[in-house]
Amino acid sequence: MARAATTTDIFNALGETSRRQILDVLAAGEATVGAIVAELELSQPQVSKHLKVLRDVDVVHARHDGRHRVYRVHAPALRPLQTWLARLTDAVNQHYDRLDEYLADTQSSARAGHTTHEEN
Amino acid sequence: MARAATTTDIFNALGETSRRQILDVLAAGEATVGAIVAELELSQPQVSKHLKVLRDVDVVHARHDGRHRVYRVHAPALRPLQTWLARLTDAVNQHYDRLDEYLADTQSSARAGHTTHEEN
DNA sequence: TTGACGCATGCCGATATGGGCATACACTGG
DNA sequence: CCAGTGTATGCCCATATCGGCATGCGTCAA
Repeated sequence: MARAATTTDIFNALGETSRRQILDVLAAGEATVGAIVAELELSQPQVSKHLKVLRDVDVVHARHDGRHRVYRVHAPALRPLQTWLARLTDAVNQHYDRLDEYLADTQSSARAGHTTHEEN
Repeated sequence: MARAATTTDIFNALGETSRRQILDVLAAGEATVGAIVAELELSQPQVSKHLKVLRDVDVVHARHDGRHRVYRVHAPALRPLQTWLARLTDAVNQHYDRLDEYLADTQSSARAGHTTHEEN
């Protein structure tokens, strides 16, 4: 057991730049593998593989058109990601806002400057 | 040159489940490394390393408090992700909606059933 | 000063992953 | 049925990454 997560969930799938690029292309509309290959600087096998990953996490759907394969984004699959993000930012804003107020208070009344500077 | 992207951008950083878990913990408020270790089933070094990654992409900030280190989420860093997601879904919805109408039209008028079934 | 606590790091091994290349498959046109 | 185009796959290598373990460093208590 070394290395943990894999290309099994959307987060990971979108972790790879190439994959995001492919999605960017598909954002403009459906596209065949060939079209994607042409637009990006990727080899055909590479694109096919990345598309497979994207397909596995259901973020793109494929349709046959003769000997072509037309891919398109399946937006609903992105929902979990958006939800998670929203939840996180919301929680953070709420909690931290209150916390900041709290700190601002204690800072003026009780022992001051115990907590040191922020970094990074 | 094998393997490409790394733990250099937010997308990748959040690609790892452990890292997302840590953020989930931090969503509830600031926390020390020890607290995170206690709440998750991760070893201390592991948590520290993941925190470093998160720090490097600026998604968390750290503050010294005695011999403790208090971490907190830095929400603004998540913006790029949200923006990208929004852009993608928006684009998709617009383009594809029109495209679907188009298909619905041609389907009834011109040669029908040239494009085959959808899969996956 | 010494010892303990809290966290960060370095090192090592195992392994999944991305990329390249060649090839198998599917479908279409002759 | 055969050739050609468009994709998908398998195989191999190089490497970044994750996890475990031990240790280094800074801070606080006695």
